Amino acid sequence: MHNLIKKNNDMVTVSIIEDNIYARTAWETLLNGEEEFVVLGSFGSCEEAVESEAIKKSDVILLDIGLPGISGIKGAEIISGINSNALIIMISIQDDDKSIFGSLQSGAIGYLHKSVSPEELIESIRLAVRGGSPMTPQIARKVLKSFHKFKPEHEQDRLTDKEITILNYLAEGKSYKKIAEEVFLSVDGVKYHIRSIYEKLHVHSRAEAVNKGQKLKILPVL
Amino acid sequence: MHNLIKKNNDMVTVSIIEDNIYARTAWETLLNGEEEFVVLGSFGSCEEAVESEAIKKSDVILLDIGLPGISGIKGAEIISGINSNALIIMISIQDDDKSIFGSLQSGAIGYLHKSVSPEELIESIRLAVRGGSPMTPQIARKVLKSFHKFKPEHEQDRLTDKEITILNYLAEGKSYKKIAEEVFLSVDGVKYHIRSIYEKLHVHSRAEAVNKGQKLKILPVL
DNA sequence: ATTTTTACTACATAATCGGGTAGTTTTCGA
DNA sequence: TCGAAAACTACCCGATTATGTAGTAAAAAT
Repeated sequence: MHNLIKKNNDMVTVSIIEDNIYARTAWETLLNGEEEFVVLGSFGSCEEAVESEAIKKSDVILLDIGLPGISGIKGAEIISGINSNALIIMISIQDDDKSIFGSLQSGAIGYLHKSVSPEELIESIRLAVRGGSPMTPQIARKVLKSFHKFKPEHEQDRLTDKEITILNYLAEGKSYKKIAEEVFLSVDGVKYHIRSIYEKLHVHSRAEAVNKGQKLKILPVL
Repeated sequence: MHNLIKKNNDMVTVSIIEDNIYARTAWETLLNGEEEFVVLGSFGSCEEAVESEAIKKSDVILLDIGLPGISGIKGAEIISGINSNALIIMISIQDDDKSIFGSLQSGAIGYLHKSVSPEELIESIRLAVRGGSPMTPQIARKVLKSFHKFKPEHEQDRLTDKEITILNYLAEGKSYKKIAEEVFLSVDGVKYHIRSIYEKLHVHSRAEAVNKGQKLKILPVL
């Protein structure tokens, strides 16, 4: 459909997936108006988009979250499966945690609010191409905050160094006996500490302890 | 030491912790030159800083990572314990994962490279105060990428929906029996799926499965 | 100096797990 | 429609786990 438009090799190819046709065509016109961008494809749904050649060849994909049928979040996952080099930028009216973190998990490298101005949109795409991650400041803050360690509610629930060590062995699936060898304690000595871990984390099994340990960022998740 | 400088209430108070005295005084001079900022304290180490009143009263804290004694990462943790409202911005020459994610876990809300220009530094502090998270584009990308789901190495290792459901129950520490009740299967039916989960994740216990499930972002960590 | 707490060791036991084997039903592609 | 693979169910069993109880030695608090 847009085969008439010529592209030379240092241009940035873009696809747009957005069900609102006004927004879609507005962006298309905007980007095609810039020398450095070519809009390869413009789609009203993920279903259409994934069938196309355009998304395989796009450097950047602007993706709405609130789409009929396959959601933008699911769509991002499919698209990054098809074209893992594509830089997916979500454009959403929502900014709840589920939308944001769901998108990011699905492979998006940027997250903008739909109210983004034309200049900001263009600058965001440029930023993405240069290796950055366009986000609104508020979303950036949310993302960074999600890394912050939780403080234990009660100070007595803070794990000791030895407990943290043992919790790590638990996460590796080691038995009492194996852990005892690692930390030079008797099997019952290890049990003693594990009981204490369970109390502090308010759990009753290894699996739960590991789960909570990761959620509280006591255990490494990365 | 800086008590001569007057502060009115809509000014942004800043403390600087940086062992290089040239960098430190340069920033101090820079910020004091701006009407909106007051540098309350300027320290060569975290040890000095945590003793001071300044960090308790600072809106923004510029914190070097490579400090002698208490590292910037540990320092960030202590400082956010003392003043949880402080906006901690790390300023580092390193940009390895450990420095970046360590800082973020310890409570930093921004991460800049030491080569930051004066204008960028000022703009970054403004951004932080406005609720954003100053980062270089490359760091932002690293951060966002850390959210991305891992694709299983082999397609046959992808967990089915039922397996994911059951893995979630495992993370909650439920027994075969409890899970069986939840998913309307026999105990051995649940076992069947758990065996399959173990094979796909290459583990041999619940704790390991949960750990891997979180690392692969199959299980929610947030 | 004395008490208390913390860190361990020891033993016991019911419950639960992980894994092997095997049979049946359901699903689904050929 | 046939046959194979996937989804269950069932039974077995040694190993491991969670938890209770109890004792000891060292460290910390009084």
